[in-house]
Amino acid sequence: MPELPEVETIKRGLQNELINKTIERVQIKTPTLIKMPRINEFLSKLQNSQIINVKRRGKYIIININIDYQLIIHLGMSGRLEFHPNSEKENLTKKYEKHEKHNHLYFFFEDGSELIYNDVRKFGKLWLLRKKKNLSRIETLGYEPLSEEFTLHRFSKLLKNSTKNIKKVLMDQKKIAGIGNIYANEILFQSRIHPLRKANLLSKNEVKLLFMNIQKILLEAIELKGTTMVDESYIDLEGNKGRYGEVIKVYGKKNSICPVCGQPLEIIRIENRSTFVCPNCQK
DNA sequence: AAAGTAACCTGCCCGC
DNA sequence: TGCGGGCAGGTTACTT
Repeated sequence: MPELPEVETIKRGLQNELINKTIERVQIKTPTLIKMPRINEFLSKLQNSQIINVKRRGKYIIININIDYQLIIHLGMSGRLEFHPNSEKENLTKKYEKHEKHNHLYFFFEDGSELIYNDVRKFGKLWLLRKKKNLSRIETLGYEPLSEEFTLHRFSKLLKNSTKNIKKVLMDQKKIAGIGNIYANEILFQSRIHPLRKANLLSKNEVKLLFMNIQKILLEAIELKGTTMVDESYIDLEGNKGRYGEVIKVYGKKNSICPVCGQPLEIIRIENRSTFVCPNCQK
C-alpha cells in the first residue's frame, strides 16, 4: 500500500505524537511479523525505553530509541499505524472497530496513549536492531528522491546504466527509494513517457522532465497526505484519508479516458502490476 | 541479464 | 445468494 508520501505522512504523525514517550509495555498478537530479534528480546528491550525521534528511509519507518536500538517498520501492502491518545480512546476504539481483528501489535505508553500496528494482509515487517548495525536492506536502498543527493546528473547516470524499462527502474528500491505503483504510473503519465521505454534510451529532455516530475508529484502527494483509494486501505495515524487520490490522473482509472486527450486509457501488466497508459500521450 | 511468475495473506468486487 | 476468479499501495525467490 504505502509509498513514500504515505509513509512520510505517517512518520510526521509519529514525530508529533511519540517523541519522548516512554513505552510501558508491548503486546504481541502476531509474532511472525517481528523478524528480529526473538520475541522475548524484542519485548524486554522495548519495555521502559524512550522514543528519541522518528525518521523515514524509502518506505521504511525508523523509530530511534534511547537504548542504542532502532525499531524499523515496513508496512507492506496493508500495514497501518493507529495512535490512540489517552483522552479519546473510546471514540477511537469505535472508529477502528471493524479492523480490530487485524491488530497485531500494541505499544502502551506511560501516559496512557497507545500505538497499534494493524495489517490485514500481514506483509508488513518489524525489526529492532542496534543503531550501528543497520538493516542490510536499508543500506542498499537507492537515492532518497527528495534529498539533495538526488541530482539530475546522478539520476541521468542511473538511467544510462539500465537497459530495463523505465517503470521498473523508477520502482527499483535499490535505485530510487520510495516510488511504488501509484506514483510510478502518475510520474510516467505526466512526463508523457511510455512505461515500457528502455531507461537508457530516453532523451535528455525526457530525463529532465521525469526528474522534475518525480519530485513535483511526491511533494504534492505529501502535501495532500498521500493517496487513499476507495477501499481506504491507507489512512494516517489519526485515521484520516489522504487526498492525493482526488487529483490522480491515471492510476486505478479503469474504463476511463485520458484527462489530457480523451482517448481511452489502456491497462497493461508490467512486472505483474497494473499499469495505466494513454497510448496517445505516452510515447 | 532482463523479465516473468509465484509466494506471502485477506478482503472485496465482478460475472455467472 | 453463492461461488470462483481476479485483483489490491510490496518484496523476495525462483524460473525462463
